[in-house]
Amino acid sequence: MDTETAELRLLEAAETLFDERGVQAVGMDAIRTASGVSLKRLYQLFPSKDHLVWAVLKRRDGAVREAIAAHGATRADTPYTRALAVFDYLGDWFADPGFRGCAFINTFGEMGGISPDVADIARGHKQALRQYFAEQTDALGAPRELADQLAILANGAMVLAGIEGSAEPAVRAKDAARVLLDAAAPR
Amino acid sequence: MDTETAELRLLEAAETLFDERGVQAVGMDAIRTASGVSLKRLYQLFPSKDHLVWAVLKRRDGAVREAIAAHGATRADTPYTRALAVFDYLGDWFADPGFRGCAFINTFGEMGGISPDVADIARGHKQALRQYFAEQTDALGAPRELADQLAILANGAMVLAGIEGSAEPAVRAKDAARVLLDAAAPR
DNA sequence: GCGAATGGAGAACGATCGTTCCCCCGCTGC
DNA sequence: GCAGCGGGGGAACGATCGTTCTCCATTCGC
Repeated sequence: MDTETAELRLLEAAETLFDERGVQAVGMDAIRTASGVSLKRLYQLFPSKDHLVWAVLKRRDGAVREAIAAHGATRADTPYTRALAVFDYLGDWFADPGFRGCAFINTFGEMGGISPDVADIARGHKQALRQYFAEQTDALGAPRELADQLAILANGAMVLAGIEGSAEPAVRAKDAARVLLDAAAPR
Repeated sequence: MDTETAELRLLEAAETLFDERGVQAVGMDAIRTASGVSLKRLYQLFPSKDHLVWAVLKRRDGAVREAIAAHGATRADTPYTRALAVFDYLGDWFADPGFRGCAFINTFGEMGGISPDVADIARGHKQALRQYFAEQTDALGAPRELADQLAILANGAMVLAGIEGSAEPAVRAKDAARVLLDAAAPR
C-alpha cells in the first residue's frame, strides 16, 4: 500500500469512527484495525492523534464546502434557489444511515473547550456556511442579517436531525427559509 | 457537611467542569477537588461516573424547563410574546461568561453514540422545548410545523452562539421567529 | 469515657490509552 | 545470492482514569 492510499484509508476510517463514537472514545488501535494501516505508518503520517483529528476535520471542511457549492451550482440557478438548495443538501445528508449530527458541532462540543485548534476549525467551518448564504442574500439585495438567520436554521436542523434521528428538520427549515427569503427579498 | 449539600456541591461542580471541558476530559478527582466532597462520599451518592453525568443532565433539564416557563410567565402574557420570550432567555444565557453551548447538544455530540442514556435525555430535553413552542403555536391556531421551526431557530442559535462566542444569534433568531410567527398567525 | 460507626485524605489497583520499541519478514539493488 | 532496509505485528511503557481500599481522626450513643 503506498503512502497516498494509506493516508486516505486512515482519514476515512478515523472519520467514520469519530462520527460514530466521538473522538475521545476511539483509540488509535481501533483506527489501525479499521484502516488496515499499521501503527508505525500511522504515526509517520500523523505524528499524534491531535494531528489526525485536525486532518480529518480539515478534509471534511473542504468536502462540505465543495458539496454545498456543487449542490447549488448544479441544481439551482438563482441566488434564491441556491440558498434553498442548501436545505436539500441537508435533507440528503440527514437521510444517511448512521447520521449522528454535524462533525464540527459534535467535536466542538466534545473538545472545543480544551482544544483551540478544534474550536478554530469549527468556527471557520460555520463561518464558511454563513458566507455562502451571504453571497446569495447579497445578490438578492437582502440585508446581511438574513444570511445569519439562514445559517441558524441550517445549524438548528443539523442538531435536531442528529438528536432525533430524523431527516424532517431539513424540510421544516427549508420552509422557514423560504418564508424568511420572501419576507426580506420578495421575488 | 450533610448529604444534601454534598450532593448539591457535587452536581454544581460537575456541571461547571463538564460545561468547560466536556465530560470525558474531566476526571472524578477534579470533581472531588472542585466540590470539596471526598471520593468516598461521591461514590456513596453516585455509584459511578455515568450516574453522576445522568444526574447532572437531569437536574439541568428540569432547571431549563422551569426557567423557560418562568421567563414566559413573568415577562410575556400572550402566546405570541411567550414564544418570542424564549429567545430573550437565550440571549441572557449566551451572555454568561464561559458560555460554551447547550449541555445537551454538547454531551450528545460527545457521548450520544456510545451512551443511550445520554441520547435519551438529550432527545427528551429537545422535545420539551419543542413542546413549549407547540403550546404557544397551538394557542395561536398556527400549524404544528411552526413550533418545529421555532425549535430549529432556538437550537441553531445555541450552536452558533457557542461556537462563535457571541450572543448575537439570539437576536437574529428572535427576528426570524417574529417573521415566521407573523406569517403563520398574523396578530 | 468508651466502643462503634462515619467520613476524610489519599494510596492502590486494574484497565485503557497514546506512543514507542523490538523483532522479523520480504523486497531491492547489485 | 546476499546485504541492507523499510514496513508490519504486536509487545512494552508511561500516563491517566474510574473505582476501591486502607488508615486514621472524629463523633455519637450510652
